Amino acid sequence: MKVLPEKTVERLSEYRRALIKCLDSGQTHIYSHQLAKLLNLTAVQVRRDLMFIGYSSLQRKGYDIKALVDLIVSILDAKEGLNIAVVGMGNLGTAITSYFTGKRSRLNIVAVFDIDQKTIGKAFNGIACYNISELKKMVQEKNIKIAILTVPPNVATQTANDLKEAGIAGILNFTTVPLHIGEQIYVEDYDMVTSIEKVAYFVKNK
Amino acid sequence: MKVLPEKTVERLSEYRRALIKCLDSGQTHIYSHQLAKLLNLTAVQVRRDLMFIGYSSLQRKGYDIKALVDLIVSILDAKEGLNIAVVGMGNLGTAITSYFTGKRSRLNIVAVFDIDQKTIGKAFNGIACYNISELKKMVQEKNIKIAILTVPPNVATQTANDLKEAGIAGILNFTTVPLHIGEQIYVEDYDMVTSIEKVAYFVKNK
DNA sequence: AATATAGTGTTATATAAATAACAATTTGTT
DNA sequence: AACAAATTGTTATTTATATAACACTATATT
Repeated sequence: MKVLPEKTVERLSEYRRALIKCLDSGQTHIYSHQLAKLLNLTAVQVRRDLMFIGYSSLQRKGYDIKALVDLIVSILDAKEGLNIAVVGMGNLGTAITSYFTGKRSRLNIVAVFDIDQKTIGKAFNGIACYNISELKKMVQEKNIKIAILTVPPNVATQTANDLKEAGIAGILNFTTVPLHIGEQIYVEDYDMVTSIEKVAYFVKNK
Repeated sequence: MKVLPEKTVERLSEYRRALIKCLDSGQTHIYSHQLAKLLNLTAVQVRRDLMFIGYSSLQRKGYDIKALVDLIVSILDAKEGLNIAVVGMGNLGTAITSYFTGKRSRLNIVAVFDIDQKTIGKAFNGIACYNISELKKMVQEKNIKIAILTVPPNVATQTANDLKEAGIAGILNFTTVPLHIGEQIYVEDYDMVTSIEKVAYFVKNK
């Protein structure tokens, strides 16, 4: 299968969680318009996304939820799972770590990093915090592929370079600093200042 | 001026912050390609965005940074500022609150809410935490227009309804729960599970 | 058995966003 | 003064995404 559109990937992630909820409540089949309603989408959108991933329903009985979830799993998740590190254990890093751990998933936070001696050595939801100077060593040792970057802005660029150096393949960047880091590393930025300013603008103008 | 494209609004927020940094370092003018480079964009993209907001440079001298910032301010910010509440003071709510306060801006967090008696009454970065049952009263009293929603998933829907009832105009939704809340309220969703799964997918497939 | 209904899968169209193309303008250079 | 270089503002094109249109199929209904 060729690479999916970004937006479809995003929705697949959402479909999966919605579908798992349905499964948990005993539902076995679902129509496109039902799934659409759960996520505030249209039925066409759902069907089109499922077309992209080549899933077919039993005509007129809706989609087999279990089978669909399995398919999404096979598309989104790496077979052996992917190891993740959180870099920068301030409030946000801590929040994210506690948010992710416990959720059964093939994405595992296996290490967290900080620069502060008071934080290093502590455990966050059972995950050890290492000195950021050990980044390269630990990334290799624990086969970490993705970093969630939650350091203060003034060290963001340097840390991103360290991550590149360490051989990371993807970064979820929560700092407000744009990273100039080349094409080899997949970077997804999330800027909450922008988000809130956007809400403010559209509240004002809609 | 008519309503701007979403993506342009997002970039305006980023332009502003980058430009303020330039100002702080004493720079007075900037070329489109310089600004583009700061944010990993192209010069054309920058010029097109500035076209949308009707800004003109002094030909061949680049943009007057101060004037441009003022223009962006006039577009993005409400004249009197907009008051914000954070609802749900777990790790994430706390992180966001400390992240936003102190930043001089016309977006002010003026109240935070929680349901836990141990949290209610505490101050977060100097902002009082109220019982969520006082939502409506406080929203009116403090003229709160926007809510940042960081409650646990099981109470997300109910809380969103309470916010609607209280007269909120916009929500930045950090819960993973889709809100079915009608058109009157502008909702911006951010789902970090989706974000990280997206990074994982593209790391695997690019 | 013929017809209607509800739902799907896919192609076609519309909208949004990014990129490219280029004329216009100012400054510098000969 | 003529020309080249750099940069802008805008229109045109391309690409990405969402929406609409519709033929197809299984089931239900008469």
